[in-house]
Amino acid sequence: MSKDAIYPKNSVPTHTGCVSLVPIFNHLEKEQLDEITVTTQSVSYKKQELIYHAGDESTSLYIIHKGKVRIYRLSESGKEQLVRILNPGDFTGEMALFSESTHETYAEAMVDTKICRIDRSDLQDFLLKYPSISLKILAEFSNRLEASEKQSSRFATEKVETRIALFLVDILNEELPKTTEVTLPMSKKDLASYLGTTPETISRKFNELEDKGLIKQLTHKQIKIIDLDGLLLV
Amino acid sequence: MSKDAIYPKNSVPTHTGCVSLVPIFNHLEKEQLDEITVTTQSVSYKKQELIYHAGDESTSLYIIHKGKVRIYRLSESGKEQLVRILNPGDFTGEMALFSESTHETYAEAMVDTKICRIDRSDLQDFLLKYPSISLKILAEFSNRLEASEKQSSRFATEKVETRIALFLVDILNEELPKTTEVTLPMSKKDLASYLGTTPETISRKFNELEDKGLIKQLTHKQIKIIDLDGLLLV
DNA sequence: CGGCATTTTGACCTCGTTCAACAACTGTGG
DNA sequence: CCACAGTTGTTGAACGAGGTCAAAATGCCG
Repeated sequence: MSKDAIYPKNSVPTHTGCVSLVPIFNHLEKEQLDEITVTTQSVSYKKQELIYHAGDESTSLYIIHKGKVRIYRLSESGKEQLVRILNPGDFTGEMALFSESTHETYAEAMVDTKICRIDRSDLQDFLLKYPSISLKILAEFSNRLEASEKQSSRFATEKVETRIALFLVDILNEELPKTTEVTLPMSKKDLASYLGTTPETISRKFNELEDKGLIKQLTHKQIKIIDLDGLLLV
Repeated sequence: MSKDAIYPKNSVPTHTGCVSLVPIFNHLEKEQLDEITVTTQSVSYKKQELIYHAGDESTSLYIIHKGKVRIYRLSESGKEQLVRILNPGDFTGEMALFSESTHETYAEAMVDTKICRIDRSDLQDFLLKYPSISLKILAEFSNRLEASEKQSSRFATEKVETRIALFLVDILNEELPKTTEVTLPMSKKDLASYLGTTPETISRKFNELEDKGLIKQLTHKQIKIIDLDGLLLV
């Protein structure tokens, strides 16, 4: 008996797929992992497809299995702001999962993407059954909240050039092994949106940073950091 | 035998004090509440005293029992940003509690304040013992994250006048019963810091909103909202 | 009342946006 | 593989929002 007979196509169980990928689950025993795995569904999205959008009721936790997802919001005045980009192992959908509300953000596949979905009620069962998962999620939330407040604080107090410099330093620090070159994880258009400015200003400020001898633009996406300390003082 | 003989002064158990105040605990049975209550300690802070500051290792969850607490951060360039103001029933300290790190914010008593402290390890025990508490905290985190990202998005996309208008609308919506007058919950100096601008600009923009007939400044702290829809379109 | 912090006002100037034109890049079909 | 179209990135010039600095006004508390 094939599994395709039991589960609808395009929505088969993922076996060890993404569940074992995620930090929030990867401390569990194999047995528990399997238990969770069977409740997940794998869904595929084509480039540009929306996984959910503002106003949707949230019913699932989405774990990225393969691909890339843009999370963005529309502000009161209708401007788009890029909130973050999800890579394999990252998850989203949590907002409305734990409080009773609807999504306020949009999640869009940047490339063809595979996602594992865990249903809200299944997840809640697991949280009550294995409380250690909650602690993991709390840790993740805590980090994300920290990141969001830091970002907020930068918007409130730093000028654009500083925000760009700090952004470069941040992504440099995430590079392993340590290096002096970074690859911008998104287009400059998206970067502008992420940093709360315009593509024109991004372009000009990158030039200014280069003129000051702090960076070198190798290609559009490749930046060499020449003077790290200098960047921190911008 | 008096309790003062058992517990050090200024740090006595709070009995039903604040624990029952907080949304994250108030769904529990009286018995469980009491169990938590005996592990809490009550601490008092004088106006201007710091409850914790950036760099501190976090070891406790702090619940406001009485008073008012300012949470602020210093940005990379040393400017202060007001993150939020805590009132009785609110809690803080969670950041470093769930992930292994130090505080990045400062918590300062705005007036003489009483706080209940729950030790990190005690809290973790309760979370594992009563998983429903985790769900409550997850909901709270979720809301706070939502608020922080919304704020971030406003900084990124809205001009100062709009941010002020939206702020007024937000606090108007929190007023119960519904009214058309709001009391600013902080000084205009703090408001400037909260909204990422300067006191001068706050002062000028309030005048502009008044000139446009959208609000009326009754006193420094009392604002009458004349045209709610107009405010939303600013 | 006197002293101190907050708020306001004015003048100036800087930073970043906007608009428009152009250049470079990416992907698609012939 | 090239031509073309659509998108993304760059550059210039002008404008405008908001910051800064200085000083006066108001409010607050001992």
